Amino acid sequence: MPSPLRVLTRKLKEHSRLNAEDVATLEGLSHLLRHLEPGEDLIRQGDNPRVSAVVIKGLAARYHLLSAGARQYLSFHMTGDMPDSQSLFIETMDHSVCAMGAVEVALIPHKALLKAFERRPSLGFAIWRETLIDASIFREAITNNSAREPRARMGHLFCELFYRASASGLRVADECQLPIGLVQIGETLGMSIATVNRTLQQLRISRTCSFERGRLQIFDWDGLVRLSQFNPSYLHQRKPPPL
Amino acid sequence: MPSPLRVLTRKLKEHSRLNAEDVATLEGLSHLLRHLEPGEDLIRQGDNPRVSAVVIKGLAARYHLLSAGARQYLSFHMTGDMPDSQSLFIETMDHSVCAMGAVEVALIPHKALLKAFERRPSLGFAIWRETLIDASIFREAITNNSAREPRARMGHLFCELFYRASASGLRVADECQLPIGLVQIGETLGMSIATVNRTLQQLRISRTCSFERGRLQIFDWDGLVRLSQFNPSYLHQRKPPPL
DNA sequence: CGGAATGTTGATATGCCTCAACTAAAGTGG
DNA sequence: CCACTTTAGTTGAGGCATATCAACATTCCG
Repeated sequence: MPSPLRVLTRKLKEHSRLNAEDVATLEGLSHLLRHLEPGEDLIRQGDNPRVSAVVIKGLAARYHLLSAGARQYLSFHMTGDMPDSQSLFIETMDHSVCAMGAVEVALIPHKALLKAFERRPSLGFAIWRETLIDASIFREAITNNSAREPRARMGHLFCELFYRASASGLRVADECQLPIGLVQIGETLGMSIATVNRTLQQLRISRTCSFERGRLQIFDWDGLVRLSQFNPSYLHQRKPPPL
Repeated sequence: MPSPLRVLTRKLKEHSRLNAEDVATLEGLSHLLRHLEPGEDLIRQGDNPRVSAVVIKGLAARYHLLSAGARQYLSFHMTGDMPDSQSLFIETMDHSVCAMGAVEVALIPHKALLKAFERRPSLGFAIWRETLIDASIFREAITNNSAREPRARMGHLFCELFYRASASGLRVADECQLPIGLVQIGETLGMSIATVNRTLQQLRISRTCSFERGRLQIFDWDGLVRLSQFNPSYLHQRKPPPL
């Protein structure tokens, strides 16, 4: 019976080299499985968690709370991602993490992780690298939301999610599931729902991709990449997934 | 004769506890001093550096290159910051780092840093924490540029820079030096120069702060904080600087 | 089947970008 | 040190794009 943490091994191997001992240590980590309902919070801004989560299944998201209950979504996390690895070294959460659809996570006590780093420093470095790639994704989001027009901005988001889903084996042919709505897309890209809707239509008309009822479908990857100025190098994968 | 790396010790102590041995190891790191002219690049997108820099003096910035030579500035870095610590674990730079004004940096070989982490894991954790705070600042920039209107957006940038300058002892009374121009502010906040100029005037008229010829002056900190929805908790300082 | 949530569409207004002309400041060389 | 050049900042006019609002359609869920 393989550990559910195997997904983390796979994820870390996207950018880091792990030897057999690293893998054994990683997958031997004590953990607790937890199920989250759609919309449920895993952690909230202000919390001081003693565990870190690995997404086993489903889509999680980080977000800032704005006045009036609005949100700014910051990033999305799929199988193998650690949406709150930062809590290992930063006591207080400066943002929240929620489940977009139904989500399964494995909760690993910080103590166990830190002890593992002691035994296998290379494991710590791999997770450090993972957090650095997170940061790289945040930087790209700054540029995306600040410097690109709506169509390219949305296209870029779709490129990133499709690319990452592919790398994580979550793509089926030319589509992947993204259990999010127009409101969430708007709160990710900083646009109104109306504009999200109209931009979605532009993308569909341009025959590059379509997003409907939580299903992202890519018709013309190269065209979408071009139109979005998507350059996957910021994801720092050792080898790109087949697309 | 104290090591120029003392500024890094001070910086890390803002969020981490270092004992005498940590400090000794840190300040004993081999390094090279380098001077940068205004506008000069320290590293470029695509580089594979073997050293990481500590800002000793001046203001550095990270940026993405956009088509047509335009830039998206991602963050600013002052005394004690490590604007490219990520290169320790990520081979290829996904963004560039440049000097805004004249800048002095200390370049530390990655090898030396990694060896230091081996001897004093707590040092590695402190720098890891530093990179996590970087990420937190990036997240805040996403929210700032995506969800706040121009006046609050600019106010927030000024709050952050003033707060961080204060923490680093770079503030003189109610002002600090920021060797940047309107173009750069626009390329940071995602607004046109015209809007930058007019927003600057709004802030001046509201008697909260003024920015002229590289000099940021704060008239009404509490007012500026309110108007910008600035909450410094994302900077994760152990104790806030006096303001 | 009914109600709530989500998505769609059109009309309107405003706020930002663009462009262009101008002013002020800073840097340079005689 | 002053005249000149270059760069940076300022202001106004105009148009376009996106936010806002409101009405409506569709899908989801109990």
